[in-house]
Amino acid sequence: MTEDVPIAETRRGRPRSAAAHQAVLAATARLLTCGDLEYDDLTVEGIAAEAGVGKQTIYRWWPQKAAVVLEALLTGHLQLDFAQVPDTGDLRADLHTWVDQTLDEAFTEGYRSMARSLISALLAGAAHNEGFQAVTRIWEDSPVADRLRQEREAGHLRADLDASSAAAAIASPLVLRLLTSGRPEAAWAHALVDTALDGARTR
Amino acid sequence: MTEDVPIAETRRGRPRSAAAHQAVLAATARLLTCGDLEYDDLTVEGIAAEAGVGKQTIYRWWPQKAAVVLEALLTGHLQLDFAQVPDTGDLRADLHTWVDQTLDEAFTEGYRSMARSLISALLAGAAHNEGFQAVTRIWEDSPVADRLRQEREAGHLRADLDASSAAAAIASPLVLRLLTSGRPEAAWAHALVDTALDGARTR
Amino acid sequence: MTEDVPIAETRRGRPRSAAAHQAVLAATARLLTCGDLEYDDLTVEGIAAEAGVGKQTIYRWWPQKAAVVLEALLTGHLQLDFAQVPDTGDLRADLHTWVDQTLDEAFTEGYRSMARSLISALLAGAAHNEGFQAVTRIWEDSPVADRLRQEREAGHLRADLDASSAAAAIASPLVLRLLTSGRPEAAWAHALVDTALDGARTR
Amino acid sequence: MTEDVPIAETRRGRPRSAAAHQAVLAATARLLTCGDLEYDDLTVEGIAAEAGVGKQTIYRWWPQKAAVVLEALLTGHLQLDFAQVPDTGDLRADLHTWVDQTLDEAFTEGYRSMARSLISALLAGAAHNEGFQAVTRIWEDSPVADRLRQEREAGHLRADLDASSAAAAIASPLVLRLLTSGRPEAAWAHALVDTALDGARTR
DNA sequence: AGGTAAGCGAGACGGTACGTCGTGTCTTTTG
DNA sequence: CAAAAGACACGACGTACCGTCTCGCTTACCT
Repeated sequence: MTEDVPIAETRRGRPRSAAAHQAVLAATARLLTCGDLEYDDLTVEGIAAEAGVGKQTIYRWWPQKAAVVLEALLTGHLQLDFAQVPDTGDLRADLHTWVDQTLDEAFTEGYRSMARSLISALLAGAAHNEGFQAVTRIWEDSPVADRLRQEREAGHLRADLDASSAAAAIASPLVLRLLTSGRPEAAWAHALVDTALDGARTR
Repeated sequence: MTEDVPIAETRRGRPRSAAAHQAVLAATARLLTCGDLEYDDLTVEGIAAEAGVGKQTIYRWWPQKAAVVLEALLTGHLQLDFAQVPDTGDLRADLHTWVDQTLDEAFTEGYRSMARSLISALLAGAAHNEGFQAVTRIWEDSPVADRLRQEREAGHLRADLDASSAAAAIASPLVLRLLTSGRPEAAWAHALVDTALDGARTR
Repeated sequence: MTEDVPIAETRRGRPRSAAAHQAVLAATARLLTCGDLEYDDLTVEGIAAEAGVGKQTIYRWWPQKAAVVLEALLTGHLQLDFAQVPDTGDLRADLHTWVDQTLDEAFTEGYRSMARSLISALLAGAAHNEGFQAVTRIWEDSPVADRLRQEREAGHLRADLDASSAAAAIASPLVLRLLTSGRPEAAWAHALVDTALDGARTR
Repeated sequence: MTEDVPIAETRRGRPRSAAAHQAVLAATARLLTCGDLEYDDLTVEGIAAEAGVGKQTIYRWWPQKAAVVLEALLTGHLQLDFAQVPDTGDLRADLHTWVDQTLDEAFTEGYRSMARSLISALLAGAAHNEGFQAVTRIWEDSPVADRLRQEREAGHLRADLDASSAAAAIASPLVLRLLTSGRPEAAWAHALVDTALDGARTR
C-alpha cells in the first residue's frame, strides 16, 4: 500500500511509528467488525479517535479512507474468508453443502454488516483506485476454485476448464445476493452449482 | 417505491405534486447521465437545485438519496439495461457476442461511472431497506435469462433449468468485475458462457 | 385589528369563523403564558396547531406573528399589567413598595418569560409597524402615572409635572433591567423613586 | 465573552486563530453598519461568508448569533455610544441639549436599525445568558452618569445621589422610545431631565 | 553532545453537505 | 366559498466530516 522503497535512502527525522500504523489498521477492523458501522459510516476522524492517533497521521500514510480499509483487508486485520469446501468425494454434494453454509453464515447478522463493509469499501475504492482489483480474488480465488482445480487435475472435470471463471459463476451471484439483503432460496443456489457442473444444455 | 395503496382513502390537503416528483427523478437522471457526476458526488441539494424543487420535497418522499436513484432506475428515467442478446440461432455464439458487447459498453467511460452509481446506490440502500432487492432484477432478469427460457422451451436446454440462476451465473461475475475496474480477459468471460452451457464436468 | 363589520350584508358561502379568530388569540396567549415558550420560539405553525386552525387562516388576518401577539396583548388575552400602587398616604413609601413588588413579581420565573415575550414581540413588531407604539403605554401609563397625576391634583406635586414622563423615569429603567436578567439592588431601585420625587439637586 | 482564564494551562492542538476571531467581529459590524441589514436579517452564514470563515468557527466560539453581536459591541467593533454631554456650566441646559442630540441621532435612519440590532441581540441573548447583563452599561454608564458624578463631587448635586440610577431615569425612557419607533416630543424628554434634577415634589 | 529534520497527538481552520425547521404561498377537499 | 389540511419553493439552522494547517512535543539520525 505505502511505497516502502527505502533504496538505501536513509530518511531523516523521526521514523514512522509502526505502533501508530498498526493502531490505525486495528481500529479500522475493530470499527467495521464489532460496531454496527457500515463503510459509509466509517469516518477518518472516527478511526483516528479509536486508534488514539492524530488525523494527520492517517492522511500522511494513506491517500483515502478506502486505502486504509483495503490495507486492513490485505494484511488480515479484517477477515472475510469463505468457508472451506468439505470433501466427501462427492463434488456436487460438497458444493451444495458449501453454498448452504455460505448463505447461513452470510445471513448471520454480524457477518453481513462486515461483508457489506467490505464490498462497500471495494466499490468506493475500486472506482478510483487500480489497486483494489485485488478484492475480486476473494470470490474468484475462493476455496471453490481450489477444489475445482483439484478435481480437474484428478480428471473429473474438463481438462480445459477455467476454474476461476467457473468458481465465479457460483460465488459471484451469491455475493451479489448477499449485498442486496434478500436471501435467495436454496433451490436457486443449488441450481447454480448444478448449472456450473452439468451445464444448461441437455446432455 | 412510494406506497400507492389507493384504498379509496381520499387524502386531505394539497395533493402531492406529480410535476415535482417527475422533476426530481428527471434531474437525478440528468445529473448522473450527462454530467461528470459520480453517485458519491451527487447531492440532495444538487438534485433539488437542478429540479427546481425544495430540498424538503425530496426528503418528504424519499428516505435517502439512494432511494431516489433507485426509483429513477426502476422507472426508467435512468437507463442501465444490458444489451439485447443477438439471435443467430447459435446460442453459444450469441452469448459470446453479448458478453463481448456488454464488456465493451461497460468499460466505456461514461457508462461506467453511471453503473457504479447504480451499485453504490444499491448497496447503501439495500443494506437497510427491503425494497432495494428489486435491483437484483437488473442482472438476474437480464436479456440472457429471457433467451435461456426461450431456448429451454424450444427444447434446446434442460427442461428443469433454472433460467434465472443460469443467467446469474453469467451476468453476476461480469457485474462484479465491472465494479472493480479491472476489465476481465475475453477468454475468462467466454469461459463463463461455456461453463454455463456445457458444465464443468466431462461429458 | 381585523375589520369585523358584518353590516347585515349577508355573505355567501361559509361565514368567517369568529371562533377561529378567538382560538388563535387564545392559543397565542396560552403558549406564551403556560408553556416555557419564548417569543422567538413561538411559531405560526405552532399557533395554528394549538388553535386547531389552518396556517392560512392566520396569514389571512394578520400580517405577521408580532401582530397576533400584539392583538392578544391589546385584547387582554395576554395580561401583562403592573401591580397597583398601594395608597397609605405616604407617596414615597408607596412607590418604594410598588417598586419592590414589581421586582419581586418580575423576577418570578413564570412572569419573566412572559414579559420578555412581550418585549421581544414589541421590538420585532415595532421596528416595522407603527401600530406597535401602543406598547409603550404599558409602562408610561402605568399605575404609577395615575398615582402621580392624582397627587399632582391634590397639590402635593408640582403643578406643571409631566406625570407620564416622571412615571417613565421610574418604570423604564425597571423594564430594561427586567429584560437583561440582572435583578437590580433594592437601593438602586429606591434611588429611582427618590430622584424622581426629590430631584438630584440639593434642595 | 470567551473565558480567558490563563491558568498556565497550555492548550494542546492548534491555537485559536486571532485573525479569524477579529474577522468575525469585523464582518458582523460591517454587515450591521454599512449594509441595510437589520439584526433579524443577519445570519450566521452571512457573517461567516463576509468574514471568509467557516461557519463552524463561529459556532465553536460563540453559542449564538446574539453573543457575536454583543462581543462586537463590547469590543468596540460595533459603535453604539451616546453623544457626549456638552459642558457649558449649566447642567440643565447641557442635559436638554444632550437629550435633543440623542433623539436626533437616534431617529436618523441608519442609526435606528443598528440600535434595534443591539437591543434585539440583547433580548434574545439576555433571556438566557448571564453575560449579557453588561449591555445595561450602555445607558446606565452613559456620559450622563459621568457628568452627574462630576457635578455631585463639585457639590452641585446631593451628596448621596446614586448617579447610575439618576442617569438611568433619563436614558432608559429614551432607549425604550427609540425601540418602539415613536419619537417622543421634546417637551416630554426635557421633562425627564427636569424631573431628574428638580424632582416631582414642590420645593 | 547538540542540532535538526521529520513524525507524533491534538485540535482549529475554511469548506461542503447534511437533514430539519419555519416562512409565506398554493391547491386540494370538506362543511 | 371560507376553513382545514398539508404540499410547495425557499433559505437558515446547527452538526458532522472533509482534508489542511499549526501548535508543542518526541525521536533518532548527523554532524
